[in-house]
Amino acid sequence: MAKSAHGQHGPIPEAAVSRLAVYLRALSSLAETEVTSVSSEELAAAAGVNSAKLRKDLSYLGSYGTRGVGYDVRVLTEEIERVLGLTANQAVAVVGIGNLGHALANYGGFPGRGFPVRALFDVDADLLGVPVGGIQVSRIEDIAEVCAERGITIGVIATPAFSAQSVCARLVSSGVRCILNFAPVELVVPDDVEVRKVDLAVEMQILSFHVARRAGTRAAEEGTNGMVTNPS
Amino acid sequence: MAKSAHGQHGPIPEAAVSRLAVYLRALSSLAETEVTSVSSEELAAAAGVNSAKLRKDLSYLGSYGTRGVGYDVRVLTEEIERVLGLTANQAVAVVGIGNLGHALANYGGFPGRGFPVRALFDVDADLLGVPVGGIQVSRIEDIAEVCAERGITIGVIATPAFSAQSVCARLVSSGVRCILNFAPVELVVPDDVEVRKVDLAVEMQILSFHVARRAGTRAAEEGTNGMVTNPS
DNA sequence: GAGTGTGAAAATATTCACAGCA
DNA sequence: TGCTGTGAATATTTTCACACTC
Repeated sequence: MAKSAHGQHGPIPEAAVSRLAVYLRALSSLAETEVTSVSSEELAAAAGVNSAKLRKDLSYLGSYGTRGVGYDVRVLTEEIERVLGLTANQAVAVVGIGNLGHALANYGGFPGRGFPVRALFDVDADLLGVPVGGIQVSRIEDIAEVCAERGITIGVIATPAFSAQSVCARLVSSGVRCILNFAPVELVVPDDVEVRKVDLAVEMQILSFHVARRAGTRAAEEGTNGMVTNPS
Repeated sequence: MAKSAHGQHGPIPEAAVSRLAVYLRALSSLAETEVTSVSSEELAAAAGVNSAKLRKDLSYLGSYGTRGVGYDVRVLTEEIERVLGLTANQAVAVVGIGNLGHALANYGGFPGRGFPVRALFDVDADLLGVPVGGIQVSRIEDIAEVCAERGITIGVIATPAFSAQSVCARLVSSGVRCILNFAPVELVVPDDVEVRKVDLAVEMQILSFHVARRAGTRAAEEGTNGMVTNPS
C-alpha cells in the first residue's frame, strides 16, 4: 500500500476539531486581504489560541506547512474544509419558528456558507405556508416527508423545552443524524446521532460565576472583609 | 479558627463550573414535581452525564449530600445558585438589535431567571426609542451612560462581526466585565474581562465533521458490518 | 443496604522545547 | 535563519473503586 505524505494520520481529538472551525474563519479573513501565507504565530493570534496548540492541531491533519515559511492560506483552507466535511453541502432544517427560529431562518445559510436552510417546521397553524427567509413553514407532522424530499442532514431544534424531545425523535426517525439543540433539555438519542447543545442560560450562568468569583477575590484582596472562604 | 463543614474547598475546575448550570436546570425540573431528594445516579441521568462525574463536581462545592440517601433538591439548588453567583441578579445589555438581538431581547430575562435584560443598543436610527420586549433601544454612543445608570454587569454582543470589537471596547470601558459574544470574531479584552463565545457556524461545522466521519467510517466498514471502529 | 465523597489511576489536552527541513 | 512538526513533560479532566456514613 502506497503511503501518502499527506492525509489524516489518526483520529483527530475532539478538542482539536472544535478549533479547526475557528482557524477556518481566521483563514477566511486573511484570504480577503492579499495575504497568501501565514505563520502559526500569526494565525494563532487571529484565532485566539497559542501557536503551539495551533501547530499541534494542524499536525493531526498531516503536514501542510512549509518549515521556515508558514502555511499557504489556500492550501490550508481547503484541507480544513475537507476534514470538516464542508465540501459537500449540508441541508439544514429549523424546527420551531419562534423568536429564535425566526432569527436562525433569516441567517440564510448560516454564516460561513455550506449550510443552506432548506426546511422550516412549526406547530402554529398560522405560520403554515408563510415564507420566512424565503422558505415556507411546514407542519411538524410532515417532518419525515419533507426531510427526505429535501435531503436534510442537520436538524436545528428551536422549540420550547417540552416539545424538543418529540421533535428530536421525529428528526431522528427521518434519518437526520446531526442535531443542534437550543432547547434547554438533554435530548435522548441513539448512539449514532450527534447532538450539540447551545444553551444561553448556561452561558450566562457561567459568566455569572466569573463575576461572582472576581468580586469575591477583589473583596478578599481589599484587605478587610469579604465573603471569602477560599483557603488557598 | 472554626472550620465549617460546608463551603467551597478550593478553586472549582472550569469544566465542573460549566456543568453546574446544567445540574441546576435538572434540579429545577425536579422541584416542579414532588421530588425532594435525588441520588447522584438520577440527577446525572437527567443532566446527561455519568454519576461519578456529577459526584466529583458536587464535591468541589463541599458536602451537601447524605450518604445512603442522596441530595436534597432544595439545599443543592440553593448551594449551586450561591456558587454561581445567581443570588444577586445580573443586569444584561444586548447590543445589536437585528434578527438575533431581537430574539434575545424577547427572551425577556433569559430562560432560567436571574438575568433581566435592562438595556438595548443599536446603530440604526430607526430603532431608537422603539421598545423591543418592553425595553427601548438606545444609541451605541450612550453605552457608557446607560450601562452605568442601569447597573449593567453582562453585555451580549449580537452585532455584525465588523463592529463587535468596537462595541466590546465601549462595554469594557463602561465597566462591563462579562461578555457573551455572538459575533464571529475573537474579541481582544483586558485580562480581567471574561468573554464567552457562541458561534453557530462553528457548531454547524463540528456537526458536519461528525457526519463526514460517520459516512467515511461506514463506507470503510461496508461489507463486514458492526459499529466497531474502536481499535482498543 | 444504599449511595455519597474521594484518593488513585487512566485518559485527554496543553505546553514546552528542540530536531530537522526549506 | 526561521518556522514547522512532534516527542516528551505537564496539567487537566474523567473514570474507577471503595472506605465511610446514614
